[in-house]
Amino acid sequence: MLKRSFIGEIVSEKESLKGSRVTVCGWVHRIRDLGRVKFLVLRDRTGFIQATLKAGVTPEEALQAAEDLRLESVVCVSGLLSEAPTKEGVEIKVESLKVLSSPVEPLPLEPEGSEKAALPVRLKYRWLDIRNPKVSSVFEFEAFVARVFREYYTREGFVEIFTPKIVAAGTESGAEVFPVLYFDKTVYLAQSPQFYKQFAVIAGLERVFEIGPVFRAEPHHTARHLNEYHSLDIEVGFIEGYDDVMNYVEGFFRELAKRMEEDEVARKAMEAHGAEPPRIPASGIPRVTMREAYEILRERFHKVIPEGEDLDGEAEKMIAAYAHEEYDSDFIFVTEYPWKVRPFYTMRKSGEPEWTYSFDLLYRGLEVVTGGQREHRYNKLLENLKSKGLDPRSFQFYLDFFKHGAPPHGGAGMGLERIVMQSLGLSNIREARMLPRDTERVMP
RNA sequence: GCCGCGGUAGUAUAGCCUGGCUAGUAUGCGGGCCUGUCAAGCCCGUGACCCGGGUUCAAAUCCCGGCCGCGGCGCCA
Repeated sequence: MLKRSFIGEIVSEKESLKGSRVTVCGWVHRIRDLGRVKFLVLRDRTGFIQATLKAGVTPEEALQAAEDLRLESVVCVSGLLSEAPTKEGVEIKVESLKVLSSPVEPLPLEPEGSEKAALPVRLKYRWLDIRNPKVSSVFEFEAFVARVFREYYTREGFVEIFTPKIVAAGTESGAEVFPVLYFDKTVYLAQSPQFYKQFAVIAGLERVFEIGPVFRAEPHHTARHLNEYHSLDIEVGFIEGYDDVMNYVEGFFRELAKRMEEDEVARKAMEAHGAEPPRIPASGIPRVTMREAYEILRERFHKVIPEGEDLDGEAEKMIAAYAHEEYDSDFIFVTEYPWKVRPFYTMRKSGEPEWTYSFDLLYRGLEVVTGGQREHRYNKLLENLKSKGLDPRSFQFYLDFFKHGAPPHGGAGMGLERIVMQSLGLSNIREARMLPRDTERVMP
């Protein structure tokens, strides 16, 4: 490794480092050339620092090297850290400057202010876009969310699992999957770890979680869908009801909100995006049943959704507004979805089989989590399949899991990119993905 | 899949409605001046109307088709 210090560390320890020799490596962010004196602003992942060169003071070799610099050249600079009237309060008086590489053509996109460019341009030249600290902070934040997820569920006694992404059958009826040529067979990219996280619970791991990619072959054209995204999945056995699952989901979001207040990386990202940690009332995230939601929509918003139908996007925003106004909450659970709109493995409500033990969680008006209790009784599962008009033979491998003792269980799937999007107030989910895959885009 | 909106230098935009352009501005890029800048400044230069057809004396501008992009619905996280 090159001997260098992160700029952020130098700046935060500037008092003790003043007068000593430091080396930093990074990109040339700005060049301010006044003729006999030149100021370079260098950037690495951790921050900015000014490097100063003066004719007659700086060694000739370094002055020569600086002649060829352009924006986004990659350099290493050594010199004395000195007090200066810069934003950081210090600058490096250059003693040596080494150019590691320079752009071979004009920049198609300037990192500074790249977020003002059109999204397709940003995605085409994503390596330049992400050099913009505001943009890279999105991915540092994403890593933070995944870390909190992993730490929270690990602490709650969940085991991290790694399920196959190459599968023989889709998970849910009607959902589109990508076919893949697997030797001489056609198989599919997993559109959910659903079956395998249940497998792990039934296999005796009891409480499991997974962070992994899922693939959806839906040709949607919206600002909140990707054809490849990351699912934060949990599945837990020996539950008494789907409330237990919601409690685990709520626990995670409480932890996330709390750590967004404390964590340095998260705070930096939120500051860059003008975002605030989500509000969760002390009494808990409000929970309304679907039938209560219909009533709220009718009475407060004069919007009628027929009994047994799903909420549309507008209705979700209205329910979110209700949660905000009534409970000062950025989240709300909608529960007991109609059987009609839920997949076959969902447990139907006892005595009211047209409704289910399931829920969605809305975060600032967008669905970010779906979950519920699963049907663990073999015979009921068969009935469910038939009720959906599905052929049990196509799901026999899955049904077999339930033949030899399956505890009552449930779980949830959360969209990582959507959580990032809603937390930072991004306007397009593609911004929450380093290299998004959508209906047209598979490069870079 | 259906529907709607949009394509002007590398990037971001003005002009389009109401046809008259030698297509303006900022930034980048190339060159020059400048010893304390911090979005440095100043001067010179460079570079664009998505493609095809139509209307017209005249099309960036109006019409039609194509291509590309965007996002609303549906579906979902």
